Amino acid sequence: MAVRRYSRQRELIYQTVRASSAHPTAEMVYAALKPDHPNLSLGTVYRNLHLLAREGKLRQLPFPVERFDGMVAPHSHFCCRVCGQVSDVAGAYDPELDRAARALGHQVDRHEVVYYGLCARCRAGG
Amino acid sequence: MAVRRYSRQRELIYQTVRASSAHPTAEMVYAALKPDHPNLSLGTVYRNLHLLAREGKLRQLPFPVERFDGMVAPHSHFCCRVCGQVSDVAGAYDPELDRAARALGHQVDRHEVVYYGLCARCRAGG
DNA sequence: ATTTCTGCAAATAATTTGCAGCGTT
DNA sequence: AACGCTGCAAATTATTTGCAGAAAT
Repeated sequence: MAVRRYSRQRELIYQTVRASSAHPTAEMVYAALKPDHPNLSLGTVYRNLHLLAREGKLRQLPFPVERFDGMVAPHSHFCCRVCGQVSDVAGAYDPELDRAARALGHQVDRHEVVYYGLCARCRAGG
Repeated sequence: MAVRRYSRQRELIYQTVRASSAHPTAEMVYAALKPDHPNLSLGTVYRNLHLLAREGKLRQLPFPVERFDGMVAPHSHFCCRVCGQVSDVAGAYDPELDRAARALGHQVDRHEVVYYGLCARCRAGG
């Protein structure tokens, strides 16, 4: 696991996440690719999503079923309690937020902000 | 499922989470209670944790393995990438944070802030 | 040639659920 | 008596892993 080699599958997985605005799960990425790439395997999707996240090319989001985001620039996420969809919320990274954690002696690599509630669409529709 | 009735198990589960500072998982709560309550079942622990969270008596935290917090008052959490422990970070609920999500038409019930990094103890020890 | 990466399938981990009987009201 | 809650165990879902062969360098 020292040198990274090119792989078609990894490239496809990466592009799929980047092209999606759904903050897809591993299953969603798999389902999107499977039709055109019938021998892609789910294990490969998991392995590459985690690898890409470790490398900082994708961002892994804190949900009970893991989700990934191709937009690495700082922003937060909203999760609707009705439809379950995850959507972006603009917002610069606020280093001020980290102050309280640093004050406790922790080294903060990053933080995640997640909003929960009823999304605009479900509000209108229901 | 209309009327709520008292149950010894629920009470024990609730008190266990409240008394803990570990932000315990279902397994942790189960392990803590099992010795003194040998016929407690894990399913009951899961059911009651979720029920208590729905009622607002506990707070469910956004980690891949679900964790619960008996301290309902606003504060955030730090998760150490080495030891995996979750600890409290003081901090009032900042309604300003919700502004961006509201601007998109979402109804925000609450938000969670989670810090990731190296905790004070692991910094010292490693 | 070497070593990473893949597909497959089985293993593991986490959570949920059906059901018969117990406990609370 | 009515019905919510429990224990048990099986089912489901999510994720990880071992391995033999294919692909990249």
